[in-house]
Amino acid sequence: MPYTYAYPRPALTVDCIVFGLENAGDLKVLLIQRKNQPFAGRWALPGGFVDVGEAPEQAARRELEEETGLKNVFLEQLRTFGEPGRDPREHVVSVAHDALVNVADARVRAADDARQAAWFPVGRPPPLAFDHAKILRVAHNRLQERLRRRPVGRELLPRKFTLSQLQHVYEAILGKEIDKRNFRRRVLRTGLLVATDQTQKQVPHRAARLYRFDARTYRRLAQQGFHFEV
Amino acid sequence: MPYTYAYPRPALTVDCIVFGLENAGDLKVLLIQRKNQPFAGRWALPGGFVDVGEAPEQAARRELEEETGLKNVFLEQLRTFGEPGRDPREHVVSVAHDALVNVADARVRAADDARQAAWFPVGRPPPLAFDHAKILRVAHNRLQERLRRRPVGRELLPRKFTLSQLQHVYEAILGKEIDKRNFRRRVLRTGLLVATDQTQKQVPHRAARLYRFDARTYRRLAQQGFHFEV
DNA sequence: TCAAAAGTGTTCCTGGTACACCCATGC
DNA sequence: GCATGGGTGTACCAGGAACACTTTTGA
Repeated sequence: MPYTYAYPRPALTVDCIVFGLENAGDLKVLLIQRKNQPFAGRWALPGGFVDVGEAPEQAARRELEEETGLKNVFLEQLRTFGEPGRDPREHVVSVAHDALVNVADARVRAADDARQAAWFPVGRPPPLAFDHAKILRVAHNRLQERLRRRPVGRELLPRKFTLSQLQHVYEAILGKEIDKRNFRRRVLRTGLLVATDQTQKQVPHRAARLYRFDARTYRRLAQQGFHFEV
Repeated sequence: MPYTYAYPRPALTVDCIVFGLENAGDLKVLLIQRKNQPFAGRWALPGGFVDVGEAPEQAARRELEEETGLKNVFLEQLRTFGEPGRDPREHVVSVAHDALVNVADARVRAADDARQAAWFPVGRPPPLAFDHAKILRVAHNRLQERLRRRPVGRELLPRKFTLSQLQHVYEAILGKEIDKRNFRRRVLRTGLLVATDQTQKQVPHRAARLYRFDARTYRRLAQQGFHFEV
């Protein structure tokens, strides 16, 4: 069923950069292996065409679920890539979105246009289709900047967590080590955390105190931004 | 000459938020009065459809010149607005771009789809077409954030300028007054400025020393970002 | 001589940085 | 009793905030 317009239109797509963290280890990105041309067999960011009547953010969520099974992910708009030539078939403008998830919670399975779906280290991805290597670099930069301006962690950590777990999140995203004492002092000063009276159980070392996010403060700082230098 | 596709496509447009500064006075935004439906007679952001084979940024530059006569403006991508319903005709996805220019240098004339083109105070714009009031708010917020992360002023000031002129730029964008002594100390510390041996002429008060930007430092900090708190 | 903006220093305090040792727990 | 991560304090220094008076110039 063909659709006809008075003037030609670029195609509109979305791409998803899903960053993944594990309890330990470095930052990962979720990729799919393409089933179809162009770039059949190549790894790529999950994504696809925006339907008429669908907000780009919705389209990103839908495509992510269709191709990788991931859902209920907090996707944020990154930026739009629209140079002609980024897709060999025709002019395709893509609105990139990114998200941060816990790898352990995310049961990923390939489907739809994806032959496989898998996590790769952000720093050493396989050869990617289209301009996705560039998009990935931009997304990683922006993620590191966001870490300085917004609270991070609610999507990544269990409801109650230790300060070391939170510190690992920051270390994985920034790719560097942080001084434990300074990190604790600063993060407690923000008011984002509430100490619970519980501690870890069954750990082969001194049990750490568990904290949770203060929901109101988290929302407020997520919205209006703050400055958290590490 | 109609164009036909296998699946329907949202329309793709660009919008331009051009912020303007004068020597004194508050921050302005450049608007056009629409000639055509929908919203004929309403004020709106300059913008229009993206051609196939044209990068959105190019389209923004082209539309801005067609409708307002402004050219050689440094436009940066802001974000993409694509909720269905933002345009009453059909689903239109718009990539918003913003720029910062000197009102005195910018000879603006309406043309093309614009009945008039004029500057309005950012804080008190007239009723706007589409969701342009929201886009304007987002753009203003992002401009204020950008002021803390990138050097600003090269597009706004003459090649040689006084520290007070630069301070007025910051005050207009932030909409608040800044302490003169603290501002001077901080801005000189960045290394962005080079003192010349010239001073103002013909001013009815003590003549101020003129400074210029250090091109290398400006480029470097524009690219990699820095933190400039005022 | 007046009006107008230029130019200049200091105090106080917050918060960044660097750094080393003892503590609790499970095995 | 040992391996493992948890937890804590201090000294030093950079830079943010608040604040008032003298200087230069043209009219």
